[in-house]
Amino acid sequence: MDVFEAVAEPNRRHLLGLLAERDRTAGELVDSLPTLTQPAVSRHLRVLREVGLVEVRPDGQRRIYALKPDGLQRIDDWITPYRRYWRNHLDALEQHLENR
Amino acid sequence: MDVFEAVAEPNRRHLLGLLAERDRTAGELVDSLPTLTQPAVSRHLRVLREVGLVEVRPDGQRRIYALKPDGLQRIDDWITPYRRYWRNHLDALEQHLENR
DNA sequence: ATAATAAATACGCTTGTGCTTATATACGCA
DNA sequence: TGCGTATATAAGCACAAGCGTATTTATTAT
Repeated sequence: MDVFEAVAEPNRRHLLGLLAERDRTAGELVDSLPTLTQPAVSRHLRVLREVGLVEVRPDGQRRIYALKPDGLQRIDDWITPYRRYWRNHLDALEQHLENR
Repeated sequence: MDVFEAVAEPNRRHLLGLLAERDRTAGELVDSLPTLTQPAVSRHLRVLREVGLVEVRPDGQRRIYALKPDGLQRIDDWITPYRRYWRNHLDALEQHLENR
């Protein structure tokens, strides 16, 4: 599984969002996704770990998860050349609106 | 299927890359992915069409595909808040390297 | 009209993903 | 020591994704 696939899953994006606010224990993350069971969340966290988007540190019997968003750079790098396309498109639209 | 899933597939990213260079007919795109059959490419193009990343216009019996990258903005918007995280992380790394 | 070409769809198959229930592992505490 | 809590893994299932072969639809050319 690569970063693109990891991030394609909505629950995993949600988890990343929560970790962007602050570090959280696995249990807190489980509570934050009430539609999923504990093992389901655990496996999503495993995926995020394996692609390097989060890291874990033990705290007694808890596991504290933290964001490690460097891996998103790969997506950002990929998207960069396209950015100018939709900017141009936007410009064209703006021009069209201005010129009428 | 949403934009994130559409873009998670490597062959589809490849197709977008080709269309970023210039518009192409379906046949040209098929030839550009020699590991896939014509129907396979056709289905990838359908997915890209359905999420709005490409558009088609007929030219006789050919179909000319063109990039319509606006939909990538959704990914870009999502990734934006994370960008500052890895920039901070980079800063921290640079500092660490400078300070030794 | 018929044949050839371009592209899309139908169908069936295999594999992978995400889920739940059940179980294992590890730690903390009485 | 033994029990509760926190998290991870195992096993099994349903469903969707991606693929190839075969077929259909549409257009062009003879």
